[in-house]
Amino acid sequence: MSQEPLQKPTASELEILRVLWARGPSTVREVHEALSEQKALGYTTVLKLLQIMTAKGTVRRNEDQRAHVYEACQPAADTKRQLVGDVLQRVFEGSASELMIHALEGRRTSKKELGELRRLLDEYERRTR
Amino acid sequence: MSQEPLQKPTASELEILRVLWARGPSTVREVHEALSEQKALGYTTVLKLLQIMTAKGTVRRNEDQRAHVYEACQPAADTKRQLVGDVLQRVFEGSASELMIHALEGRRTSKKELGELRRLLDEYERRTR
DNA sequence: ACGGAAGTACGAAGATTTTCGTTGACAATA
DNA sequence: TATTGTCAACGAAAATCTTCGTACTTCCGT
Repeated sequence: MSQEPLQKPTASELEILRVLWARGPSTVREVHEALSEQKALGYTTVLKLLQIMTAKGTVRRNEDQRAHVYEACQPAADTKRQLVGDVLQRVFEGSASELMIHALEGRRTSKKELGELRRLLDEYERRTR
Repeated sequence: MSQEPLQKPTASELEILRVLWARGPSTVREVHEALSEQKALGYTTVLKLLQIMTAKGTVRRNEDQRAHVYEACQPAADTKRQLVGDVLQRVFEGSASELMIHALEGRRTSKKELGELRRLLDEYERRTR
């Protein structure tokens, strides 16, 4: 009874995943403190979320210590790919350039970032040739 | 009492918006038929959604005919920009290249699309110089 | 004028998400 | 060893989102 890898995290779950991605394995307290910097949120709220995510198989935890230590089950890159893929599909019907157009629009993109984007295309092309 | 433009459409609302974007102003029946091709969904479900979206200001409707005609309030591009911007922020902390990496990963991207992407970068760079 | 088809309005049930309060266990320390 | 903090477990309220059923109205053909 576990649908292994698939299942899009909800908005709140994503916030928590971001903390885990940034900090690595963390206790509830640590996650809570990290989130509190941006947003008021009860401790037990975070705890509950983490418990739910554990049940869903989004995170796993180590119970050796009294304060359990949580970490994401999937690599950040996998989840990110899933999330952007979802938008790509649902909003842009799979067109990466459509996605790109709207991602660049309405924001200032530095020369540095543009260069990086070009580099990515080169690399991708080289890799798939 | 109306928060004009901002407010992310929910998953179902997006499905409806996509139909309106593709078809232009449409009646409930037309939207329902379009959606039915992909997914079983009651007529009144679509009607209700459209009514809710009207209340939210996501769509507006023309009631001249007995069958009201709905259309999106915002240009498709604006909403798409908002949606991708949201992911960009929430998942990739604003980094377009991070977004791009994961968008390209895990999918085959045609030479044609890569060319298109390059063209976009050129154009963007030219336009903001 | 009548019966059915096509529409809208409305309320509300279900499902999912978000957020906590409360309780009880454990631990550190005065 | 009482007292005070730290934590996990649980249940459940509140907020959203999704999906329809039912009721009422209007229009059209016979």
